[in-house]
Amino acid sequence: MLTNSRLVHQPHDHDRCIKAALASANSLCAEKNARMTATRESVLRLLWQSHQPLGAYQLQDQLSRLLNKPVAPATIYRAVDFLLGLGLIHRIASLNAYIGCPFPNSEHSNLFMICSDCGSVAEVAHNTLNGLLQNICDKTNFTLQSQSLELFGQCPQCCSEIEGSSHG
Amino acid sequence: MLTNSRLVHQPHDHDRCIKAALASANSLCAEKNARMTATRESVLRLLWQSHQPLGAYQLQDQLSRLLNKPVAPATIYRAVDFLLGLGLIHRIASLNAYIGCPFPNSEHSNLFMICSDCGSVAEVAHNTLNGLLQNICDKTNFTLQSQSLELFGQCPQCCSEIEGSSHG
DNA sequence: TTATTAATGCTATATTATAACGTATCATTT
DNA sequence: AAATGATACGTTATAATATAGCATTAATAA
Repeated sequence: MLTNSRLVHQPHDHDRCIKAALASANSLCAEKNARMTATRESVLRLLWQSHQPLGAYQLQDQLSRLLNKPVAPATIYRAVDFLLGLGLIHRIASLNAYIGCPFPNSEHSNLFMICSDCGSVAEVAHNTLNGLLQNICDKTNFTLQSQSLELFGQCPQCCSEIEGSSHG
Repeated sequence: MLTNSRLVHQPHDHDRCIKAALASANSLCAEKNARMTATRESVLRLLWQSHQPLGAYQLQDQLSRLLNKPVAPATIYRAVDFLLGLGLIHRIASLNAYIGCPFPNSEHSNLFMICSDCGSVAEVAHNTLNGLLQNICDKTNFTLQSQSLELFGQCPQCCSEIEGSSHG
């Protein structure tokens, strides 16, 4: 099992997350002859500002502020589509929102654990899980192409806060 | 493993699906002192017309035609919320669409297998899968509350059509 | 340079979902 | 039957999310 769960829910040097994301983005673009333009890089950075997903119109607001000029929705959607295409970000369907992918080289789209309290999202790459899903598809003669797996609940930090407060 | 996969993808007496759905809806309403009004029953029927999900505005069109008078979005969303609350239907997040639930008594929200070709949706209730997901949550100290699990690909019928055509 | 492809700016509009508020209906009590 | 309270519905407006179409600009290749 590969996950960024601990990282997400503990204080950490987040600059390293951002740098790593940008580095793998640039190398992936070089590899695939894709252009990491200024807009696209800005959107990727914004999505890596935190471990919380951002909606398209939140991105629009933030990018407009960053560039100090109005930015249209289409600009955001185009950048987002590009980043999705390279597997650098994910779309969280149940939130209509986007988040940076910590494992951009992973084959599968993975499992997301979304905190209903603080909004943080951790990602899990889990071979057994993906194997089991493949089994289920095999048994039912379903040819699996892609997946959207989203869990909702309380993250470790928000769980412990609830416990803590109940003791007070 | 409990699934309606075979039923969905083979010719069958669909009236029985509808009757079964309405029957369990009525008994559930009786049990919970909830009202199965005309609007709600119509929406449930529409969602059971096929094993394909319908969006809110498709429901609006169809209900308007059925009643021969305009119906507002809010009417649809209210009926849909009611049916979701009782677990009689599901929302497919990645499609913004709704579908009748074949196992309204199941604890978990289940796994959906969505055909990218014909749009049909089969549902799977799978204890091992849900157990595994719970394990993952336990290991990462995530308190699971609800889930949205959606697979995309080709259903058995559309798979075999592709194979068949490649032989021609 | 010119031609070609890719990316962006901009305007308009489609699609999905909710808010607010008055009215009607249903169930219960009197 | 009338009064009451809770639930459901009708209606209008609008918020939030996403895409289409077309002119323009920028990067790459010939």
